[in-house]
Amino acid sequence: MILSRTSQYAVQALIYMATQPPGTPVLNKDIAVKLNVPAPYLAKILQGLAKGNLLYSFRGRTGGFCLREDGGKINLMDIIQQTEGPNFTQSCLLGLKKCSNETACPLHFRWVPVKEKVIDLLHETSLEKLAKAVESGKYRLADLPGDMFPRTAEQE
Amino acid sequence: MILSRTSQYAVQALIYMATQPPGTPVLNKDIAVKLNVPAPYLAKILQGLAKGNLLYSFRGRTGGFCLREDGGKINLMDIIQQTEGPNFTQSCLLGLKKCSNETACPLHFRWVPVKEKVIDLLHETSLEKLAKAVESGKYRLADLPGDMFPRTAEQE
DNA sequence: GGATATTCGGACTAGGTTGTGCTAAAATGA
DNA sequence: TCATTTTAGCACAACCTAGTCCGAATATCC
Repeated sequence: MILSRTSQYAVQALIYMATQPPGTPVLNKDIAVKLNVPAPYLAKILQGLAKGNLLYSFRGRTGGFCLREDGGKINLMDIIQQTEGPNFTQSCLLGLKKCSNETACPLHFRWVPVKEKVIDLLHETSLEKLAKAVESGKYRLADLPGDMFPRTAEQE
Repeated sequence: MILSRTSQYAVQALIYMATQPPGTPVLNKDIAVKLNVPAPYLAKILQGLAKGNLLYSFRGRTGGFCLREDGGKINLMDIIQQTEGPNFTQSCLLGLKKCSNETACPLHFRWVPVKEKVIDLLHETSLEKLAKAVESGKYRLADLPGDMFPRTAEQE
């Protein structure tokens, strides 16, 4: 209805990373398993987020992806602007290229206040809040239940 | 952000038809010109709407498409359910297949009230209202030819 | 009946998003 | 130095939506 799959995976992945101990890199492979998402595709998305400075990436044996220092402060709009592009908030319901208060489509003045609610939600929802919600155990991040928080430090 | 292009064209076309004298068929060709939209594609969309009983179609020399009798009462949700499918309102922001009050994603309880606002807007906005708005001359239904190349700079 | 205008319906093409595979580069440790 | 583990980057494949095309059906007018 709103977000592309790419954005959905990006948000899921960042929430998951926010639940992990900060400073230690998380493997793309592990995230993909936790979220039940194709790993190569997720890797591409994470690389894009790294370019957008939402997270750091480290190559090599002890590498992985790592939220930036103030990662908890990242909000959904930060992420979505990265994945959907900067024009995300400018959309007209009818798809008009130019639809502003001056040149409005017949839905403009009904749609704008509702759109603002969506935008506000995305702005005020931080990774921190979402990570806490997930850690509470009451919410799930991906469709597969159970393996989100094995709680048993899974050692291989 | 919300609607597919198919839905956008469908809504635009139906609003236009609602501004035309009822009972007389409107030509797909004419609608396409008014909306500046590819005619064969629009025809396919209108055929779908006819199958969904939102409008009638007549073949032959005096043919065309025609809003059903109570066409003004059609609301945006009627149209969009036809074009986007019946699951349109059930969407989870994160794309989870199962996301309800019982099995919720961490965004669920923040997203649902906002989603309700969107749904209410679509429900309460009828073709009648929109047609009147367009007829007032204050709103436009399609991009002017000059608007086809939008400026990327600051808007809004 | 024949010419014409229109929708109908299906097959086709184009482009973007989603997803895969492979090779190179970098970091580590022996 | 070499093997191993990981991301980086590119090309490719699969799929869906957007858009095109054409022949068939249907209705009207001459």
